[in-house]
Amino acid sequence: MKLSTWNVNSLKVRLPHLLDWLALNQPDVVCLQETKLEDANFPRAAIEAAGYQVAFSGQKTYNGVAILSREPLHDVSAGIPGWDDAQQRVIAATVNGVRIVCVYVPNGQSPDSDKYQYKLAWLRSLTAYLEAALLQYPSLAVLGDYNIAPTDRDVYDAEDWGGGILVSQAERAAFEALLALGLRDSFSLFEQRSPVFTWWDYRMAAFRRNRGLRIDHILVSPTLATACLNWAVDKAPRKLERPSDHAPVLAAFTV
DNA sequence: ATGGCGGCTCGCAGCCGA
Repeated sequence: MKLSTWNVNSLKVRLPHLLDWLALNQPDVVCLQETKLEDANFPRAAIEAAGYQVAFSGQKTYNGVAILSREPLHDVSAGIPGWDDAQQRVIAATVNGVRIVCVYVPNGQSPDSDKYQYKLAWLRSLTAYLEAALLQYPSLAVLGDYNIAPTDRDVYDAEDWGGGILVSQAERAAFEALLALGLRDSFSLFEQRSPVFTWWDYRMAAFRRNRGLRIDHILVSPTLATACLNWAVDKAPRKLERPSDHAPVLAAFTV
């Protein structure tokens, strides 16, 4: 079973890239973030024609998440139950007995902003949600744009980036709290010869210079961690005309 | 040097992302 996540930064703009990528890579599950589409405008027909069922939760202009799956989606749930949020950032579904949670963690803007406090509160709520989910689902995968670079190795130049968002102590502590639940970062299950990134700024030729961050993650329950065959970031779509600033991330499992 | 790029909106400039 091949699971993947991709922040497409507007599904309207990136739909052709997505359809090409599906045909080429044949993932079983794709979690999308930043679809930026109201549900009425979601390109359901085009995605179903590509052979995928889809569940989505979106809004205009910002945010928006979706799960695509070649196998049926069961028990779809949008948002974090019991936690009111005007922003559409979470959707979950069960596929072949694997609970899939697609997350778009808030950006945080800057450490002195209200958006940063919202990000930390949001992560606390997510942690409680996943703690309960782990009890219910032995096979659980949490895929998405976490907007956190867990270590300095996940930043092209930690000093140049500074102590701002995506790398702050509080954000990294929130990421560690997810691992403390028993989740494993599937990236860390495999040796990497050199730093690996999943996002590169559109500006300053950051992709060409490989000045990126690793902020898109696939976290998995212990059961899935033992079944994980590989982890990879696919940089090919980032090289296309009019790319998303994120590249898709994939992990394959023996389930 | 705090910009830069790109997507969005009852747009023609400003917000936001990361």
